[in-house]
Amino acid sequence: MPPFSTMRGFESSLPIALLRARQATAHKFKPHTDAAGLTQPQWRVIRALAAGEALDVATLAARCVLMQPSVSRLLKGLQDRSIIETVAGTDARRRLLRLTDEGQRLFDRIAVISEAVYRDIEAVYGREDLARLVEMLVRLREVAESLPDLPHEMPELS
Amino acid sequence: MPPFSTMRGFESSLPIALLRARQATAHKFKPHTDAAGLTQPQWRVIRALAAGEALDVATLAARCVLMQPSVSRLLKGLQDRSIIETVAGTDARRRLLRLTDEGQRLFDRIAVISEAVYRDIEAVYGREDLARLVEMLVRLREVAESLPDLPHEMPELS
DNA sequence: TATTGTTATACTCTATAACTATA
DNA sequence: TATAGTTATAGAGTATAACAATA
Repeated sequence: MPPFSTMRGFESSLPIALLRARQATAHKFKPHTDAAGLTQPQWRVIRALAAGEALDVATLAARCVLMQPSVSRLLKGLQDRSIIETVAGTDARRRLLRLTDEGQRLFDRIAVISEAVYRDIEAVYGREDLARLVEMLVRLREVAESLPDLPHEMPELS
Repeated sequence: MPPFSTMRGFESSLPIALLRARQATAHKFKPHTDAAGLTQPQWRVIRALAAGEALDVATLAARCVLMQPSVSRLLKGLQDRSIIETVAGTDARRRLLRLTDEGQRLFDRIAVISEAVYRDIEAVYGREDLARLVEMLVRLREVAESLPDLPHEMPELS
């Protein structure tokens, strides 16, 4: 029996399935974030801050799946547009960020559409199936991260 | 009941779950493609061609989830390194590409490791669960692509 | 005239390293 | 000395438009 990665061909391999599922869903939201002048990484940061809790740069990078320097640059743009602001904290090295009132209104406005798109997907895909899919994705990440980092030798470049 | 997208919080939202699952799995392969001097998009193109069938630029872009200009540029690098080559076809506009023998050997070498990493993930995640996850991802893409493109109005920017 | 692919452009993010400021 | 963040840098991909060659 061939290994899983080739079993069902390239089109149904895990990395491609992940990429295409993401591409197809992201495509539904893109027009709305575009209309607000936001990149997808910027929108993820805004979403992360919308819960209300002020977060530092490192936490935002981890949660939004971005590099810290990318977040640093991206935050500058959001701050220039008065979407986010810095909050004073106890550690002067750590920059705590939160949405401004204007940023919160921007989030609210886009979130309405975002949630409507999700409900459209749910309506066809099935709410329970979608919830299970997310659980399975979270578990996949946990499994992948739990594996040792370099278990396999690269064959000789002879 | 709050909508799905916020139900379980940002961390368990679909876009973030997709991104993080992809990041965590891709991270396991990256050292091996890095060692071969390949970017992930280049590796996807090589994988797509490894089935043996010669493919044109547009097909590669669609299958590998890349823009056509990106593929065009990326192919140049692979061709300079004699990993791929152009095949003569009936339509002179269409550039048909395939792996060279050297490219095939490169693929074989990396595929051994790639499949070993997959087997590691399968061993913990469960082969059937992983197969079902891929099915669910494929279906999510189908559902997302089947939805009308602009069903939701952007609220006024008043 | 429509299609396939390349080139051009401006922008963003990746990834790593070097640097600054604070703890 | 270690940590948090910024800045610098090189490289690659996104996205769109304009262009060339072929059908």
